[in-house]
Amino acid sequence: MLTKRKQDILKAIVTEYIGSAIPVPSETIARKYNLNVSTATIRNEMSLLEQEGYIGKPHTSAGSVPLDIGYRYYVESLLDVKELPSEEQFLIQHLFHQVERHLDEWTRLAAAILSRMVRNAAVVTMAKAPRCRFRQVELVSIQQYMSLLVLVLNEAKIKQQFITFDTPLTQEDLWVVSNKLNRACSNSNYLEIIGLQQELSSIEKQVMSVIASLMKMEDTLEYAEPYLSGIRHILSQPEFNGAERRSSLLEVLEDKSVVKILMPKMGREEGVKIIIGDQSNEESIRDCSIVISRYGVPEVMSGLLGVLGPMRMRYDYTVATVRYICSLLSGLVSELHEQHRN
Amino acid sequence: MLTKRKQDILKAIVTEYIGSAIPVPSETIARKYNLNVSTATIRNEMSLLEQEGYIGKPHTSAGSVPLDIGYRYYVESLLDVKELPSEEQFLIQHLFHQVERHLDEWTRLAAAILSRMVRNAAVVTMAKAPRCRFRQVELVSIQQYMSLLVLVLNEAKIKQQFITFDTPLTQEDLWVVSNKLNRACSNSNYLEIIGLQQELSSIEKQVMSVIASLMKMEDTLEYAEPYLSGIRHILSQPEFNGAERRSSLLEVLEDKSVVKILMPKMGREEGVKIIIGDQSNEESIRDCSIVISRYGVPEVMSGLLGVLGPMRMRYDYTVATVRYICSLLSGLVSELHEQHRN
DNA sequence: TATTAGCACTCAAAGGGTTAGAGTGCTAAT
DNA sequence: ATTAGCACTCTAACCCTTTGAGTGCTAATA
Repeated sequence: MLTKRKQDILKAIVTEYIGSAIPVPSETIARKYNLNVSTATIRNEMSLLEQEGYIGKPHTSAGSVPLDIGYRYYVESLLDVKELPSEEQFLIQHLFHQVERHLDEWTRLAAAILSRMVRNAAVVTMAKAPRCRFRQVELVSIQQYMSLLVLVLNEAKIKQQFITFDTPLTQEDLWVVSNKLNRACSNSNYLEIIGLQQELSSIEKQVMSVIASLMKMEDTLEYAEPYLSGIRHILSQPEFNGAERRSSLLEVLEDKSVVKILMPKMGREEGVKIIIGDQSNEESIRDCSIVISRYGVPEVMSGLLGVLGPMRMRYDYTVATVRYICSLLSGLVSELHEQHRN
Repeated sequence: MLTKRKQDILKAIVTEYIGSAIPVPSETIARKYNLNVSTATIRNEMSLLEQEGYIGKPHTSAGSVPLDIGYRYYVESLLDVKELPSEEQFLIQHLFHQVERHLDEWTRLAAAILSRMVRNAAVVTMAKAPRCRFRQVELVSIQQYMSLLVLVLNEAKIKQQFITFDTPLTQEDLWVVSNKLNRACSNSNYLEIIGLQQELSSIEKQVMSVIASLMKMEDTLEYAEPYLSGIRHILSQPEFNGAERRSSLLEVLEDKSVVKILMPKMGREEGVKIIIGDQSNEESIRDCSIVISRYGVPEVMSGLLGVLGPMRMRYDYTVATVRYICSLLSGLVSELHEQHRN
């Protein structure tokens, strides 16, 4: 536990460095933050903070920069997050009201808004139920022996797949099959569908097994398609001027494996989580931080919403924004969910 | 028209510069390309080429770099494109056989493969028919007054939309409606659907107008969702070390407006087109070139396939790769199309 | 014991001057 | 028309100096 004054100084250093990206001298702290002590005292405290590993210096005669531990202490103990200003809240709400009432659109929009607001990269995965339920199936005749299966799951999620049959089937035949299955499978999960005790033709069995396997696949996915936005912001940060830094970061970002890195870190807990620097155990985002939160209806339908930026990031504003968009999305998802169960 | 020797020298300069990114001195040309003339002669020719605007020099005592006009002459008259080596062809084919038989997957994969092979950014738009046709519709009851409309168009394209009704409708009611519409609209385009002379209930009319508007919207789109891949490659090129260059390029790339820039340039012609430098009239890709081609079945189902890279790009290999993947995709699309018409 | 003024010391960054050599451009010879 | 030869140019690299921001230490002070 740091003394009040050390905390103040650490906070000042982090705040200043986040704003300016240049090492913070004792003089600046004395001038801008009314600690009522001299620069010498501040320097003494700074050298202690340095010994304890909170801050560091690029070279002997330079100001201080926060280290991982310093940032961590800052976000855990020193950060006070205000609510997002209501004009911004309204602006965001307005944007959400302008798009289709659809998970897909919401997710995409959330990523776009989030990245633009916090001026960093944003990732949002589509909300997903841990166990999907059958809604309806449709079979579209393509050729005699082939048809397209369109499967509608709960929350308006749609899957498609081609099926090849052993016997020629007309569209009329297919309607009979889909009618029967629609009645039989209504609102079931994939286990219930597999376990279904019902008199079925071989065609019907085939279709049903395709349905079950699609649903199982959907359930198996840890997370749904992530949307990524705002790569340009993070790359324009001064810390990514080096070419190697940049390309290793881009590699992780572009194939969206950020999500793979993040997922294991995120349990099912609520609330905003902040991952700083090498806590992520991933070389390529060594000097990045992540502000991430789960949104949606717990245990029913949820996704991830996160920001990736340099450690030197406006945590207060970022957390406020993530928190707000998270609650907004949760509201929308829960509305959607309410509608979809009957 | 340039003399043979000037052509040889221009070609040598372009080839060398593409390979090394450093201005090409006369000595290198004399050494590596057997022109059987002295460096002095080459210098004379170079100064002529410079006067004519084909090449330029960063400063007086430096070697030469190709200018836009030089590149253009190179790709138009000097480029000999070999077919892609058959091992690479097989590799690509193999990759395509591993994914779902689906436009969406193919498009995504094409972008990924293309960008990886040519080590530059690749854009592929999903193939799209200029006029879509109705295949089948499905109505899924969500609530008493609301249902989800799932519309299947030709080539297995799926659209979805919520509809709110004035009267409460059960799933049974909806089945009746969709059955009727499926028979009525079968294989029609949106104009035919609008013009349909048939006794319809008000509910049916409402659903039908939603269908027609979805189809019209689909037709109106100039191009379908583009997939973009390989931003990392283009950004790791030395010409994008400057921060402003980078961010202006990223801005264009990230919101996929590259496609908006490209589309007007691409008519309906066949074959690979190369757009060099400011031919694109777009500041942010001033020193980029684009190798682009239309794929699919002309007039029936087509999309774009292109590479964006620095002007200093392996045009021969890039053109060969674009050409090959283009033909492969065209084959797949045409197969799909054959299957889907009955 | 905590604070502070004062000052020597350090070091990066900026500036200036020099040098090396890569490459051209010109001239005169072939 | 070609080429050898050479003077000229300009960058990149190196080194040296200067500057001043900022620290770290010491000794005085409260």
